[in-house]
Amino acid sequence: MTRPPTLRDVAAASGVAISTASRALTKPGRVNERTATRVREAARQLGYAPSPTGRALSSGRTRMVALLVPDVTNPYFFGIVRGTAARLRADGYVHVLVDAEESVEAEERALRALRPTVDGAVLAASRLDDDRLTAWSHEFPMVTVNRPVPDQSGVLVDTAGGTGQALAHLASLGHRRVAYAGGPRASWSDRRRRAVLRTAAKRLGVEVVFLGPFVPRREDGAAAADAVLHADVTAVLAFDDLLAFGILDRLAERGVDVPGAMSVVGCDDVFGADLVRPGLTTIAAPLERAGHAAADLLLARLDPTHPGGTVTVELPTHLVVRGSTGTAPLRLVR
Amino acid sequence: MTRPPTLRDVAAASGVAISTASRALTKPGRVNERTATRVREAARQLGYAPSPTGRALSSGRTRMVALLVPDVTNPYFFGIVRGTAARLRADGYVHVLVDAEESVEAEERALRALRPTVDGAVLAASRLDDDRLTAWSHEFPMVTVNRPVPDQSGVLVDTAGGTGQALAHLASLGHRRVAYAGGPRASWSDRRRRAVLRTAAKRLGVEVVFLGPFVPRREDGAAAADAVLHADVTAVLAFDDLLAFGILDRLAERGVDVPGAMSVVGCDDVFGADLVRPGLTTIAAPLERAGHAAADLLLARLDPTHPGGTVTVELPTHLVVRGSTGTAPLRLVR
DNA sequence: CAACCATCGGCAAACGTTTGCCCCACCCGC
DNA sequence: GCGGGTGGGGCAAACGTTTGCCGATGGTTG
Repeated sequence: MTRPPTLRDVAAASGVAISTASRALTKPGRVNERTATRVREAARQLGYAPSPTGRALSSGRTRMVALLVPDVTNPYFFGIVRGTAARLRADGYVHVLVDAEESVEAEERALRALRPTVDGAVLAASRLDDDRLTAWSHEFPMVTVNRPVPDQSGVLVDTAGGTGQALAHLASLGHRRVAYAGGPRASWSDRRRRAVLRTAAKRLGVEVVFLGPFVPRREDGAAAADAVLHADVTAVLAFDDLLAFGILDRLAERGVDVPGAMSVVGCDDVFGADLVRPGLTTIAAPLERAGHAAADLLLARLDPTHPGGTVTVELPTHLVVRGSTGTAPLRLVR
Repeated sequence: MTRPPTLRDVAAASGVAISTASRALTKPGRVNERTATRVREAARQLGYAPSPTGRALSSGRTRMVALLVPDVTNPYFFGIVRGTAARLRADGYVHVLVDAEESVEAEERALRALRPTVDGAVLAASRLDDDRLTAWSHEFPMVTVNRPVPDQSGVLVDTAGGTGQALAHLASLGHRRVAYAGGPRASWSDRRRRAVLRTAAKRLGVEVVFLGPFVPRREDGAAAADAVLHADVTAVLAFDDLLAFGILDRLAERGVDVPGAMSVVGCDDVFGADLVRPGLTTIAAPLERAGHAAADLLLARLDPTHPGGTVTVELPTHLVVRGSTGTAPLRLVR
């Protein structure tokens, strides 16, 4: 492990000043082409690679971007991770992944620690409240996913639209009374879906029973399932797939046939949705594209030559029908 | 977004030289306690935070560690990600996650790019061949998971031992002829498991049929399942859970009852192993602990006060029995 | 009282890069 | 022959921190 060559070594080897060597490598046209070639050749021979640290100190930019997620083990974020990673790598940025552990404190701690280290951040499903989020958004460039922030670019996944589509699907199968097992009150998606469901229900002539809030974890599916069974419905829309998994578990435990006696719809189409039996009908969210788009917006914002202005990208969803939804059971009506 | 305060500001505010301010904040006891307090107070008031970049340039250490995985969306790595992240955060290190996309080139590119940026790396399931891996291990501090490298610390998960346990489990259920749907030839774990299976088979009086290699992906489970059915066995040990998922898919497709006609055992107990129906009996690998241990070894190595020397940590596995294994079907024997 | 030492603060170099500014040489047009 | 322009190169400062070295002060010991 010998000391890696620096610009000084390259300059010495090619008989020019450090500044010339720097320009030869980074400012095409600024130095004589013959000199530049000589410098490049020396750099190649020495195996020179510019020090990111030196660059960062001088330029104030680290070419690193953070992705904050509340829980790396939640499959919901896999696509996002992959999407941002791909986009960032394409531009030679380093990808810093941070697990905020579902905690506001940990999230703020991470932001504080990262602010001087990274050029910007993608916040996926931040747990911060609006005020703090807005405050942080003034501190350094960030892009949010599924969380609109005033005067900030962001990516939204239109799961609300998908929810309408899912309700239509259930209506077409003859369901007349459907439960929505909702997510956290703080969730922006949840609020939008409730609104969409209300109007769609009216239009489709379907009755929607709102349940929850439930924590979107598999363990909490049991409570949700019990509430659903108590609500006298024939189908349930779950806030997300994790909750749907838990609901399926509990329904099986209680001997309720899916989809014979109860149809179940999830949301996101995460890893595992096609592993359960029956396969989970769900609203597929283009999460990899969302991550990609978020990184895209952030990089645009970091580019000083870029016009600026805030953009909100909204991505469509679509319904994936698997085995967990079926025709509504016949009910005896007087 | 105003310029963050620097050490110079703190020094000015407390009426001392920059060097004194630096020492007051980082070298307890080096400066007079009264002065130190004054400096700390000024730092607090100004909201001073040391610049990681400045530190890195001066010290040559960035306090960042990379975790390289071949595929972030493979649930096998979730535990590892989580384990390393937790351990690194505890020491205030920044966690850089890199997806090598299952490609040797991408992995080397990442290593090259990261070498000057991070203090060390954890390589989980590297796709590099032995020579290149050894070469890289001389370039900068690294710790491998499930991949022994000469003269380097590493973490090994004893899935081979678990495989023996699984075979015993199957033997106790009356299986006499069992298939092993193997993984890539390059896999160290695979080689070890084959060896263990050979001796365990003899001891248990069970015949083991070796199949493969298969790529450990769900899609490749179909080919594995077909080979298994053709091998006239009553149970199969899959290289990992992903392959096992694929095998279950295909068996269901071909109408083979699990575990009635065929028992299936996976490996790793990844997310999803308890989602499939029947639940997958599998060899649970303590992946979060593995990540934790790997980060631990790396941090020890990065600590200059540490004695040094290479350590290999081997973590035990255990069998988790779910629904996919059952008593061997009765066979007609003349 | 001298010699020594411990304590504590400051100066300045070092880490590697970028970039504003200046200078020199050369060329062109008049 | 001279002024102005331009292409190409170097000097040095700047980014923020750490740290080796030195010096001043004051106290202890012989």
